[in-house]
Amino acid sequence: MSRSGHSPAKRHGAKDPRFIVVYVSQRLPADKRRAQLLDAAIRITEEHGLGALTIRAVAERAGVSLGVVHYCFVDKDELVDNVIGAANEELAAATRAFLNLDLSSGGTGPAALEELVHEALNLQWRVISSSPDRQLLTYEIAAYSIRLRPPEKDNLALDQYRGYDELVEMVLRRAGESARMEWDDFPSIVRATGAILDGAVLRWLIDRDDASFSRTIEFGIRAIVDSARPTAV
Amino acid sequence: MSRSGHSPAKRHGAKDPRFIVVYVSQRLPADKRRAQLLDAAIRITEEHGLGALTIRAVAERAGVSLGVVHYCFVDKDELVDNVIGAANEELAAATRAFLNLDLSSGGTGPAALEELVHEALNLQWRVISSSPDRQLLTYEIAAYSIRLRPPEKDNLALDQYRGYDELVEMVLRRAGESARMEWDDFPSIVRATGAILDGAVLRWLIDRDDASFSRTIEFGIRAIVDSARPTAV
DNA sequence: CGAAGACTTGGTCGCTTGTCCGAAAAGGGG
DNA sequence: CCCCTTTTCGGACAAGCGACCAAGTCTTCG
Repeated sequence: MSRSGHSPAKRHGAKDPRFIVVYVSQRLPADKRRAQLLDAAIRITEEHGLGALTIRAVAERAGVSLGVVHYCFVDKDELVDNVIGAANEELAAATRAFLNLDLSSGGTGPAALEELVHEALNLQWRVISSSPDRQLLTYEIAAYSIRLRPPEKDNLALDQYRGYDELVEMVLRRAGESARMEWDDFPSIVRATGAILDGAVLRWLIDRDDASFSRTIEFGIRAIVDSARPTAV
Repeated sequence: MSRSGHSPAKRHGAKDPRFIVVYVSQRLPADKRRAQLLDAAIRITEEHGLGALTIRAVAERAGVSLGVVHYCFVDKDELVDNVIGAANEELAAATRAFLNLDLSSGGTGPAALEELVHEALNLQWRVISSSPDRQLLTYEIAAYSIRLRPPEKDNLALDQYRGYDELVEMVLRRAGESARMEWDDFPSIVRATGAILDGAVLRWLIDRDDASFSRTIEFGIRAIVDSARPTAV
């Protein structure tokens, strides 16, 4: 006890010029600290699953003591909610990134549509394959939120899939506009596209078979293109 | 302490004929007990997820004391492995049940194929929609097993999806034979079918939207049928 | 400078978990 | 009948968890 503690840079002496004292402020305003902790929590959850998301693990990873976490998050629930929310927000950000994707080259007609959809899914595939842990977390969040039946506020997973739908919908719509093709019952096409992508990714997470994944996606693309018809002028 | 304990039916007196003493043997040979505990464990896991699978919960549900569970299962890991194994086995049993499905009526050609596939998926749908908890467990097992990277023996989820593939493959092959249709690259069709079914089910678990699920499946069926061609004679 | 407030610490509490063990209780065969 | 094996019990244990708090340390601003 007593009042010792090792104050960071008070007692540097400043006698020996071979040593410089770098004072890394370990003291942070609450919002910065909160962001840092949230970041640590996200990484932990991505790497080891929702079950490993623990106040203690977060504190240790961030290099702070237990109390700090409770100072920035009242509950563990609040922490979990924020991790899930951040994951969903990340998905929404991915959607925004797709806004900048050039989906306009090529001509019109089915071949052009196939080319465009293919390109978009390829881009998506690069994102997915580079962060399998992140993808797995998506499924864990879905399962977690489904288990939280009546008491909790509405389905966390719905947010997630709302963003997912928006992403798929935007890509398909823009590809269709560019290739001058359209679909009857567009929402169903969007949902089916999401389903096959989702199923293929889950399967890939299990066996990491890139080639099979590709073929599944090719099958999906063909079905999507085949169910489109030229836009009436 | 002492040597009291309440022996089950020793001290029934047999004086008052208004009371009968039914002695339910609570003492079971280890293998029977094991089966009973495993059953309790499966139900718990289906209802509340892998995270709720607890030695204590199993003991309580089976109405035995803690020690009994450890008498029948050395580890919690052994218990978990058995629960997962039982779930996989159940899937395999479902496959066997499909062997008795009559997939032969109707004529030949695409229309007949569509009819048959439709019928089979409808049957599958009845199974799925009647046990959502069971389906969710499937996804949880997949996630759980993916997180168990190097040390554990090979991917538990692979067993699961091996059974899944067999089911889909058998149904498609028999439907194709009956309708005299076949596919190039049959394995890819099987995998894509599994993927879209998987994705659609997961999505349904989240929003329980039967109509959307149906439309997604219809989309899948059309794509499957469209990619088939008449069998060469 | 000095007080007020923001931030951090390190510990404690009560609870649940998996694991383990000694002893009691049944059942069956001699 | 008693003895030996199988089965069951109930408690104990350490570890890990979320929650909480009193005190300490630093910053800021009047």
